[in-house]
Amino acid sequence: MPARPRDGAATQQHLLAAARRRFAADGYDRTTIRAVAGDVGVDAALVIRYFGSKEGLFTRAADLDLGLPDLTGVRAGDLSKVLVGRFFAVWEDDPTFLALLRAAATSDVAAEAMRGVFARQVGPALAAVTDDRAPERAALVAATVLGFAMARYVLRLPPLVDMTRDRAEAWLGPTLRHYLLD
Amino acid sequence: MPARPRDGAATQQHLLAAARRRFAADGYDRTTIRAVAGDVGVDAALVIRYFGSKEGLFTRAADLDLGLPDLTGVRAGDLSKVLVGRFFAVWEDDPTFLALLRAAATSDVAAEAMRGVFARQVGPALAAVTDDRAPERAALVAATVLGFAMARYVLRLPPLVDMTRDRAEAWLGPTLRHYLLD
DNA sequence: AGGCTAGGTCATCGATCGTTGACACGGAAG
DNA sequence: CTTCCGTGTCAACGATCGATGACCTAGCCT
Repeated sequence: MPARPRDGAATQQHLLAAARRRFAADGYDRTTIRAVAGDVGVDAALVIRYFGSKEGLFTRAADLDLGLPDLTGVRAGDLSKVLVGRFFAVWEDDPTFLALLRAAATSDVAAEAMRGVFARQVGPALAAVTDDRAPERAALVAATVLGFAMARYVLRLPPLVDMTRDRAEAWLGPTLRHYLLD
Repeated sequence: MPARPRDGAATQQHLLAAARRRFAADGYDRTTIRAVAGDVGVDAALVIRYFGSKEGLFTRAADLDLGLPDLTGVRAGDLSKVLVGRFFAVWEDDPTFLALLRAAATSDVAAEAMRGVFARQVGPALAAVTDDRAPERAALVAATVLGFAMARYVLRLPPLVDMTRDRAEAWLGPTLRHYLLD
């Protein structure tokens, strides 16, 4: 065996990546520390050593960044294109958000983490393009995005699983504009 | 103690009601057969006797009816009122659907049950008011409803938790009409 | 009255999981 | 070469849970 070098920092990153995949695929409860450790080829006790507990591992693994750009000055017609583009980047290229969503369904700490993302990232970013009633508008946008993600990636409703990005943007665009601007 | 009469059928109904509450509040994994049995004041072994297994209990408890009316002939302007009305009836007066949603996030059998509800109830009901692309339109409506429920009852985003039914209908109405008719 | 059936209990098994503490190893510093 | 600390392993504990099978009991039928 290649006897992977003993690099603690790298091992922690591998553990976090494996944890994100497991939490995304199986949810919080069904994800076991032993399985995450096994994916990396390491003992479960090491995970506890590095992250303190299963909840600590989840908290670190679920720390995410939506990467929302500054929306000031973006034309109304381009808003949905930008938002839907971010949507697919966040949901299809990285298992973190799916992990958070699955966990939030049953875990209160995960739900709180979600509220934090909403309060610190979605709310402020959208407040730049909509003056009054910004929190309500942002929450409706969040509900739209969460519903689409839930139906497409978790429930896997066939019509949404098969939908292309362009078509999704064509459908969601007017809805998002309605919530943000009407 | 009053020594509750020995009525098997009634006990099963009490167990199903308790199971729906537990599954809705705690999700599938965190709900224990012992807790459900305890809520009814009965031994856990009896639950297995009646429902075979935890999964059997869930399947019976998650058997639900949206009660969607026949929508043929409903005027376009009244569509959202009817749909949003059913939404609150289903989500706030009965824990069944919330239980199913929470469970569907991590359990595949629950997700399959959700797809069944969509295919047998939502799809056909909405097909009555929209001719072409009916499955796609119905799926978008389902995503809208699921997102709103997820954000309001599971994530508890404050702006949506505080929203009145009338205001919800005012926001969701145009979106639902867009998905169904545009 | 007596027995039979359905309703319900009890003790327990086997498996899994998070977590812990003691121990082993490997490599850079002195 | 030895020391030492960070890296990783190992065995095990304590708790929980789903499920099983033997057993008890209340109440109706004859």
